[in-house]
Amino acid sequence: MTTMATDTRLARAAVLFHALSDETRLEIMQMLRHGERCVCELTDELDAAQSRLSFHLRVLKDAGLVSDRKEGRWSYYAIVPDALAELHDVSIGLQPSAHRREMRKVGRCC
Amino acid sequence: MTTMATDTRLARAAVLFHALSDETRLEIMQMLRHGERCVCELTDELDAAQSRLSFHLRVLKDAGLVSDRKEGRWSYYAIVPDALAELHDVSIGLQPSAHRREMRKVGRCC
DNA sequence: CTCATTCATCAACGTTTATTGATTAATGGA
DNA sequence: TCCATTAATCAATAAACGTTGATGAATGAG
Repeated sequence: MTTMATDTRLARAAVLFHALSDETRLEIMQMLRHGERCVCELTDELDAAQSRLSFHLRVLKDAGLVSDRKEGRWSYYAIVPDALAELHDVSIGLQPSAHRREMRKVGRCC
Repeated sequence: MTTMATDTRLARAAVLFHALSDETRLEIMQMLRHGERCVCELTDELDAAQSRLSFHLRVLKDAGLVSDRKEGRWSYYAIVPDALAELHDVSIGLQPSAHRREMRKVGRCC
């Protein structure tokens, strides 16, 4: 486990979650699960305007969730496995603390 | 595993991710990891305006990530464990397909 | 009853995000 | 060279989001 300031971790988590907080982007991720795809394939299958796809792909790329690769006229996008591992870690980090003593219901608060 | 239409699953995933896409809300979740807290405790520790906290708590609650409980003048919020399990499932659902034959690089696209 | 406390809700505002259509650059076929 | 294809970027617009300060309801102490 890498040590990191809490606010930095939270900021990173927020970026990851934000990138995945849109249905179009989740559809893109679903398509990429089966391997890399070029933009035109995504545009066709998702029946979305090209500039719209381009926008969402950029959000995913900026978050580090996908990578792109140019080949001739085509751009191929693929999932970055490490980013999904990061997402997994971040989700685990939300789990309630295992320490029983911390799970008490505080009787008084304010 | 429960069967569910893909777009319904994606919509639900988007709601969960969206609720967690804000640093303030992630801070709230961190505080709740150690057990339920009343709003005033959150307000104090996060040094945030009360209406601001109330807004974010509502987003988390609407997403089903936290529950609230009234006791006298106080409202106590707590993590909903099932929602975290759901989040975990959703994250797993983003993992690249394990089928090797699907991971081929498609030679032609458009 | 009166008053302070706790918290949700509202209106107003500025910011961010998503969509559309147009433009631009790069590539490669005819 | 000329033209079609692919995809990024831009400008304009509309919608969603987050913050602030004010208001109001519920609760309980004095």
